Amino acid sequence: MSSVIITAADKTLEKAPDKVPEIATRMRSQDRRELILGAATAVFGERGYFGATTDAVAKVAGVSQPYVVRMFGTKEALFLEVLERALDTLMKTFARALTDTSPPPAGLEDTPSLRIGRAYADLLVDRGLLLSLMQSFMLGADPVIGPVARAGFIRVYTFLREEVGMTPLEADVFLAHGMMMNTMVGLRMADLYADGDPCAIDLLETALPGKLDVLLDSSKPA
Amino acid sequence: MSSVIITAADKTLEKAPDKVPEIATRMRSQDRRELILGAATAVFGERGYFGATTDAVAKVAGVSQPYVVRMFGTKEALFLEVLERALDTLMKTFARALTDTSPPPAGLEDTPSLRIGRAYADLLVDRGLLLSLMQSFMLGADPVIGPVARAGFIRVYTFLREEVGMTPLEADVFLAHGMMMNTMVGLRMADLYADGDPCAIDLLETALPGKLDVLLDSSKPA
DNA sequence: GTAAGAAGTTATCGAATGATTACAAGTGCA
DNA sequence: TGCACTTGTAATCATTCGATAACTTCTTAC
Repeated sequence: MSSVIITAADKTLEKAPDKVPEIATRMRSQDRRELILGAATAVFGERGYFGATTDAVAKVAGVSQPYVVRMFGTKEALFLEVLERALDTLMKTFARALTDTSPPPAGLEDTPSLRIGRAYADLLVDRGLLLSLMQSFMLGADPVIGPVARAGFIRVYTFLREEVGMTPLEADVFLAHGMMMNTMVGLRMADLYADGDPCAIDLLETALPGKLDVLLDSSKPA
Repeated sequence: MSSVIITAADKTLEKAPDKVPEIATRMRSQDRRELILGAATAVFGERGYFGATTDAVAKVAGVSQPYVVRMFGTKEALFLEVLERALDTLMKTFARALTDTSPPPAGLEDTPSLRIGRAYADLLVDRGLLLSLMQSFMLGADPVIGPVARAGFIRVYTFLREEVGMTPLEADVFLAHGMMMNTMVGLRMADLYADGDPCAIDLLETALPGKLDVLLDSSKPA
């Protein structure tokens, strides 16, 4: 069954008639768009911009390849939209962590920097999100993606400086640890952790304190 | 003139007869190999594994595309050799910095960690070297490149722990700042620095203290 | 109910790219 | 000098991939 549409014949296979037809219904293009963007985030994060194919995105999203291209125009436009969405999510997560009035996890300090740091680590649950951004950071030489990637990084830095109130050095240290986390995820270092590699264990436990469970969980389904 | 060999006709165009024929001579394959590996390091660093083409490598090296492929077998084998070479250079640079008995630059402290840190920053002069490694770190999901990339990272970590004597936390901080530097280079953040962007200036001056001149120089010819 | 539009697909094209083959030209040694 | 070996290229092939076109099917407003 290559089609996303459940035909009448399929319906009889699935269930008795007159049963939850919403799976047989077409999606609104807006919903399908979100679905494809999610799939694209995962694929771009895993293989990078050039390594990702529109066909792989389509397969993950469960649609045909031409549909992906037609909806976004070009692969490049799709990637740019993925980046924009990822950055928006990142910034929203940071902003929420700053203004969140709930108490910090038991026994942990509660400074703005620490709240933001925990928020960043929370984004690891969506593996593709941070990795897609990181992949764009490696394409600074690209005439189209490069400027967007730089602007995105600057946007995060500016937030840390002006909204969180970090000094340049504090922001540098924060971002450096973020890049380190991204690298650990990009390397699939959790694979070696699962194998019991002592170096990998040291690395991950130091680089991702308290967030290892999240990373290990998200590495399983891959 | 697409050929690397200066033909008789070219020679007459270039110079009077009987003039420095060594530019017209063939290279030993070993030398040509080094030339291609250098070109490949630059191209892979700039575009990543999938974005790089054997043809681009060939053009930079000044040879034909089939020659590149035949000499290394496959693009993948070429990339793996680039990674191995880059890591060897990295480790050799670290080892030399550790055992080097020359005094540190005027007014700077001289601890093993600081020496290694300066050595890492020195590697920025070859922009492709660190970027090729970084590109591999983003391909941890690749069945062939992934394990090699993880092993390479572990090798650096082990060196820091066992040879330099760093604690896990010290190694983590060191590597985090290394990833930050790599990111700044990958983003071509120096372009914004040259434009006078105040954020870029802050970022680079904090992330690459004292090494900005190197980065700005190496960004010009690109 | 039916016509218009939205949602999606199949088929296919052209360009790019890694790889292969066959061939040409320089180099060195007897 | 000539002959084997090395160094290198031009031509070309098979795939892959992004993109386009044309068509089908569902939905919905009247």
